[in-house]
Amino acid sequence: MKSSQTTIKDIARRLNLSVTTISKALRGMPDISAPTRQLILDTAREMEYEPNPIAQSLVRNQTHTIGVIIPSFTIPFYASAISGIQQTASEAGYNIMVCQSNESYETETNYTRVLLNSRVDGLIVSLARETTNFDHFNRLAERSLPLVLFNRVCDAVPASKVVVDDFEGAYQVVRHLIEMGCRRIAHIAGPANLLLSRQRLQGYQQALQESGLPVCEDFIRTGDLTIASGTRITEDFLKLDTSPDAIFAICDSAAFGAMQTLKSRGLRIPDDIALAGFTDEPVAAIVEPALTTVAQPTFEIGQIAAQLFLDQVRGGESYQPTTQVLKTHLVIRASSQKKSRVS
Amino acid sequence: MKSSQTTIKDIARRLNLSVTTISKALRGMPDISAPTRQLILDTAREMEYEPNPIAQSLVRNQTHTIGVIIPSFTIPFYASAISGIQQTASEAGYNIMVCQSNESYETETNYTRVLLNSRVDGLIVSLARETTNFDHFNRLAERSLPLVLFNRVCDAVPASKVVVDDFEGAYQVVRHLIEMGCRRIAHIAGPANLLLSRQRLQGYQQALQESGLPVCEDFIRTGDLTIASGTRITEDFLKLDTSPDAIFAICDSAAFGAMQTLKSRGLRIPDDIALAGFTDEPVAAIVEPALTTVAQPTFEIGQIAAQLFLDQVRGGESYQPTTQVLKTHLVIRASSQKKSRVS
DNA sequence: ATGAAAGCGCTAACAA
DNA sequence: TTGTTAGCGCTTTCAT
Repeated sequence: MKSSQTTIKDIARRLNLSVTTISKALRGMPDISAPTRQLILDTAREMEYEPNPIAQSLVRNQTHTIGVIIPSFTIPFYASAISGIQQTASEAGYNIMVCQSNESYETETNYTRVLLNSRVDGLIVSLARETTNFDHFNRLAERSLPLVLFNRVCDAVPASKVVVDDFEGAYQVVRHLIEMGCRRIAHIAGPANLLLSRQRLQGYQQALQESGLPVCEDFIRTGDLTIASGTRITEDFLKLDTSPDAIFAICDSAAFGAMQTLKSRGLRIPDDIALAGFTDEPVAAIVEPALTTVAQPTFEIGQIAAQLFLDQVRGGESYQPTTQVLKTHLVIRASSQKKSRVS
Repeated sequence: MKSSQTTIKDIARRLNLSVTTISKALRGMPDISAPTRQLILDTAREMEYEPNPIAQSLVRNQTHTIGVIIPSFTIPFYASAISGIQQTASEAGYNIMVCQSNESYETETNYTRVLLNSRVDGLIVSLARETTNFDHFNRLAERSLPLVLFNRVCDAVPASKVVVDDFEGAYQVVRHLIEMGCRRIAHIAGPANLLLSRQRLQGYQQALQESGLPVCEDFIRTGDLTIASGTRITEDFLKLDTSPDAIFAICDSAAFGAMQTLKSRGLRIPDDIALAGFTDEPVAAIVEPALTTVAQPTFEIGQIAAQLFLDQVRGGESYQPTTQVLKTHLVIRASSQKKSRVS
């Protein structure tokens, strides 16, 4: 005996009214008399009626569900960003369905398909590291489905975007390293297909140039944002004839990798070599020495991404994609504060 | 001009067949002739037909969606567990909808309602820290909806459960501390409503008793699993007349808090005071000194939780809840290896 | 082997 | 103000 949920029909039968009347009353349409409406509302509550969103989805052709694709749940940045997305979405009556691409292009396209088949109302996405083809997203635009990119975005897709000012963030932290007396600053870069990699690289270069420091190719190596790439590239740096006196890593993970290598070589941070990252993951404050880094408003990035999504839903065809650029702020910790300079 | 998706009806019209025939052929029912079936399959592919799961849900009364409620996305344990859940669910054709309770009872009940209203096929849950009333979950059983609890479980709910052997894990790590020469081992405990808190506490007590060490009430303080509670409780420990020579924290977060306090007091870890946690978060290997801890198979826990869910779906009414207890393993790092004892 | 008809729970034109 | 009818896309008896 399956105790199925109360439906609009049950209420209609009980009250000897038509389902239409019930439906209208429940949704507060104006053409139902006050007493009838009250009666229906009371009865619905008494019978513990809950509308079936599946049926509503079928007729309205929208699910109130947002598909979200992120590279990985285990990157703290995304954990926080999802929280922000969910909060804003939830307040607007939307559910989210989150999938992780595991940095794989194939998995990303696959989940794009799965989510669309599940009839989500649109997508909020942060690109996989290896994604360089964007056809699967362009197809969204063709169907005029909302799409918002955040953090890992690219130029090739016409969609609303949420990013931080990567250029400025990188510029500031490298300026800081220079002010601390560093003159040979190396950079662990990220995959060139990601806009943020290029912009952080440019901020780094700009800061060097403005201070009259040379931009040396040997001091720039491209990694894949992982701890492992941080350790590997740092080893390379240390093999150079003149090794760097500071390293600016594209992200905190790479910086942690660098930190491991430096420590294992017996180098003192920051006295022998200073270190800085990007994002300000919670761990950055805990490692030793605590990591100087560029803080991003991770939760807020998620909230804004969701908000842009909702705007797009409401704007309909006339909606014009926008790009929101948020500010970062420099967090100076022990890994960059050379004792020799402390006055 | 809305370019709506191809439907079964479109195929029927094109082929001059009934929708019934299309539906049957598409689902591989046996009563369709081979040539017709092939024709339908080919046409469907050509027209890029994708079944509408909303319509299927409506008629089948199941959504192939699992609701997941976790305390927080930003706890690394859950990030990894979700990955496991998603992988297994995904392979079985299920989507997941993940919500975070933020450790709040109210948010947890709220999302339970939201997910049920969204007609998920059941729930996979890890309890909020403050949850002590379980009516919202018992209601699931009444509707005979599948429910799986993991990690943060309780006795009061009749459901399948996935946990690790918390008693044994705690027992082993405390034994290890004793072997390292510690004699005054304190414990930062967790909320008593969580089974895992009680079991880790018991493992701790058992290890002490077996070694003939006293179980001292002053050395046991209950926190809330946070870094902050770790710092606070450690400060309390240090105020005691005889302060501990080791601290076993209920989780890594609490251990990190303890580490901060100890360092700020100038105490050397492990020589002045040894430290151990539970879970083996990625950070545990990075902090200094690296944290001795009890590793949990986080990803696998998620996989098994999803598997139990699927079993329950397939088992139907006759399904009997089971509890899977996974093994932990001790990870010994610098925070517990007293130099004085290294031979 | 194929199809007609009813129905899942709801909304929306259009009547009455 | 209330009700009738049709339909969203699909599955499922039950005929033919």
